[in-house]
Amino acid sequence: MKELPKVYDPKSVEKKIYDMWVDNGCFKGVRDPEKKPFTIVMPPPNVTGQLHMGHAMDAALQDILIRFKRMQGYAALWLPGVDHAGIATQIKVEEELRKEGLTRYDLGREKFLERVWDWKQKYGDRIVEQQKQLGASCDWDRARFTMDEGCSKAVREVFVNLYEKGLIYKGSRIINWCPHCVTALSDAEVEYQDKPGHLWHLKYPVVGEDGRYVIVATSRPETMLGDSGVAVNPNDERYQDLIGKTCMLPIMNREIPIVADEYVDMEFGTGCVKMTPAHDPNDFEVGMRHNLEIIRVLDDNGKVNELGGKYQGLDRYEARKAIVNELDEMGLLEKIEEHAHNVGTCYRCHNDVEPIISAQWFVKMKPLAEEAIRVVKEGETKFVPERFTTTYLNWMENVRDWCISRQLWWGHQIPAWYCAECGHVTVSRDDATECEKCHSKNITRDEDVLDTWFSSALWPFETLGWPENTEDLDYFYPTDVLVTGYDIIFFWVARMIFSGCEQMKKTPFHTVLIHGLVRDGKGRKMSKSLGNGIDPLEMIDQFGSDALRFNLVTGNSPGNDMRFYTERCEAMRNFANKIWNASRFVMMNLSIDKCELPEKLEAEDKWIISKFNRVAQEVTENMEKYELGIAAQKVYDFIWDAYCDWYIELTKTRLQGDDDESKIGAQKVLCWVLTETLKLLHPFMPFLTEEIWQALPHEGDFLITSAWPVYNPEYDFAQEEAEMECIMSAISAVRTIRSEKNVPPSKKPHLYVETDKVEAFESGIPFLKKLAYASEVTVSAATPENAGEMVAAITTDAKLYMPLAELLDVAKEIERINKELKKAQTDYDRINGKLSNEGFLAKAPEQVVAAEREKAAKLNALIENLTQSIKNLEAIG
RNA sequence: GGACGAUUAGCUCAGCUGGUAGAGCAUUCGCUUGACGUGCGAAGGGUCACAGGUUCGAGUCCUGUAUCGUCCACCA
Repeated sequence: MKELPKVYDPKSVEKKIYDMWVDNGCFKGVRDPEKKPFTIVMPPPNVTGQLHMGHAMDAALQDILIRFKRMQGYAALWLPGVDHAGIATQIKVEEELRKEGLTRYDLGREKFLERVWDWKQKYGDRIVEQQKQLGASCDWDRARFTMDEGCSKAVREVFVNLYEKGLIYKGSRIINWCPHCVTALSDAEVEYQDKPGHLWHLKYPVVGEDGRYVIVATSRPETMLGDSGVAVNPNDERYQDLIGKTCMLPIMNREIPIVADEYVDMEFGTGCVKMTPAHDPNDFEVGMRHNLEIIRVLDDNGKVNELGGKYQGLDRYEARKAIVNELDEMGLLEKIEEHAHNVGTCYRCHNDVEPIISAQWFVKMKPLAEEAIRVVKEGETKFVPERFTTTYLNWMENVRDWCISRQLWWGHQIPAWYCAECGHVTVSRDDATECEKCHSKNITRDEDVLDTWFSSALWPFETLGWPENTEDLDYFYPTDVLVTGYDIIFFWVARMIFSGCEQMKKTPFHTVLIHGLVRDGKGRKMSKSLGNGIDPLEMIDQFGSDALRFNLVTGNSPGNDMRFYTERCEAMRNFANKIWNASRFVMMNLSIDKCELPEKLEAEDKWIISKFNRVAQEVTENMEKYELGIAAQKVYDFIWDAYCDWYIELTKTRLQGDDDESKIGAQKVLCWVLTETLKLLHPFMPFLTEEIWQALPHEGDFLITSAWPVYNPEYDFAQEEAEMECIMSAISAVRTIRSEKNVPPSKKPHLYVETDKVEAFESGIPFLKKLAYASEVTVSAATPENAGEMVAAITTDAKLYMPLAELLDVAKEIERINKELKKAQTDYDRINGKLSNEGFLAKAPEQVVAAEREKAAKLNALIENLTQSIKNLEAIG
């Protein structure tokens, strides 16, 4: 048998194993009419840099699911890819350029895009390399990029399609504008932060009433340059007489109307509101109702433009100071209040966002949202955990039109051409060469690109070949599970759902598995600026990919944030090593070349097999519920507690003994249980398990493609299991006593039991034999004479005398089993109650009723077993 | 303003459909010649945030309160 090193060394294994899988096409998603498909599309990481811990978790969860399904016999496809990440990438490349003293304008659009493509090449490859180190079993041949030819075609198709349906339009609206990135942002791309600020109360003289002013409050005084009105509430008695009058806008000396609108809150401030329709969404609405002039006074860089009079050219914050000063000098500054303000900031650069009127492209959301709401309400797409359904529905039900144009260069350029002759807008699937209305050649293409999420929204079907009608699309769509963090439910998940519903007429996935964020040890978000990020690759380097993966999926519940502790990684590395050494032990003792169960099973064999059988079922159930953490924990406990700490110990004397049948039997069971357990563990720790599996006798080529263990009723040995538990508690009792009496472990305590009881034991349960197996004690009968002295006396040569009852703690054991019995009985009664309930029988689906019947039968059997155990114990006690 | 989550051992967190509290790390004690010291055996440590309610029985279900956190909306 192969010699394995004493300590598991992930580095020498992982690369080798991964290449083996790739070389043998183990990750390939192959259309097979005999099999059911199982598809996961990977949330494409941004090309902006390298993967962080969040990506590692995301990838681990998906890989676990896909490996599980692959082993269950599905045609599993995990489709990877990378996102071009519009703003984010463009900013990165511009930063790079700045170091060379250049801006994108110096290069021009074409040259600049070449630079970005270079960047994409470099970082895209790096990301793939990192994912491979994590063990991601993606079908790399199908890897996609959101700006590759196919995706571009899909984007173009959807844009034109929606435009033709009237669901995409161009219009002037107040949008969120980032003066730093110099582009429009969608609502979702704005992050609000509470910042301390001020409320300036300004006095506008009322025209024709000398000495009378309206006092308006504002947090952005610089916008007053663009004011075109003042509004009061129509029910506000204080200002009834002002309605219809005008006031004089200071500095600009513009006469502006005072209008009445319900929008104004009488309670807040003075009850008078200055109206700047070009720079505030609410003012815009009011302005529309009252035909107020729209005067945009800030340019794209956040500076005052030519309509700002003498302040032209000043930055918005400089202008603010200057304007406040001037108003103060004019005696028109009533007061300044402290006021905490909720300021919108750009999610990329975190500069304050400026609401600005601008002509942009929008997706009309209401009609699209309807179906997206329906599929979730009717459960065609389910969120796990369920609570995110509310988050989703809330957003979707209140969704506003989606601003999709961005003033960037990196992205899908909008397929719209403007005619210089007739002004017609041509929107076309192919690049237009003439105006479709007047056929003029004098057309120019819209400079803007689409929001990066526009292409991400099509990800589940564009990656499968849409808009072509491919076989892949037919076979693998809709996909099954989408795994992602809650932070992009709005950005991405919601948009994929309505896009899938609209273009494919089918929701893109039946389950959305939401996970939390990975935070640092103090609960802070990992970020570059804080420098508290932990690099997954460093963890892999130190502890191995398997350990990192196991760490990331255990110890937290779905949808909740987790704190990352290096110590936990270490603990998982130790677990990997434990398995490694247990396997080493098994292999050292192996003289068989086929892994199968023996005919004759000892009590402990049945115990471990029966336990394994149940664990396999529990693991499967939890995997199917997406409770991956619980599933992993169960495998962990089984391996460490049951297999290593008990079963291996119990087989040691058999393996070294002379009884060949028993010896081979032990080998076979050790080997079989280990092999099957490796399967359960494989999705979580793919490298380690495959490496060991390859070294064990096996059928088939790879663990990764072996068959997932299924529950087998033949392996259900409830009776033996219960007996074995009894023996184990006795062994524990010996250990405790030995420890209390300070018996050196080199000495094997000699255990004397009362003569008449020895027989009872041997005939009842093979208790003594097992104790001897476990090398715990030597057992012999005591003479009736010294039986009385046996109470916990100990001699110098480490002979242990103890009464039987204490050893087994019969009373305690009976109590324990009684409790279990009681619980089983209650459960049994409850289920029986259900089963005699006519309503339940009539209404519940057949499978549920059958499942309940099965449960009842099992419980009944368990009750019988437990009753028998108690009888046995009572005979002894 | 609305919604959601958290509150359990010194720390980080599990705990499914209600049945005498669990893990990892940390602490203390005891164990080394054969799978593993990246190990083994033990021990200490918790009125499960608080107050009510349902129940034979509540960490678990219901109501309310407090503290922390997140998201959404937003009044100039």
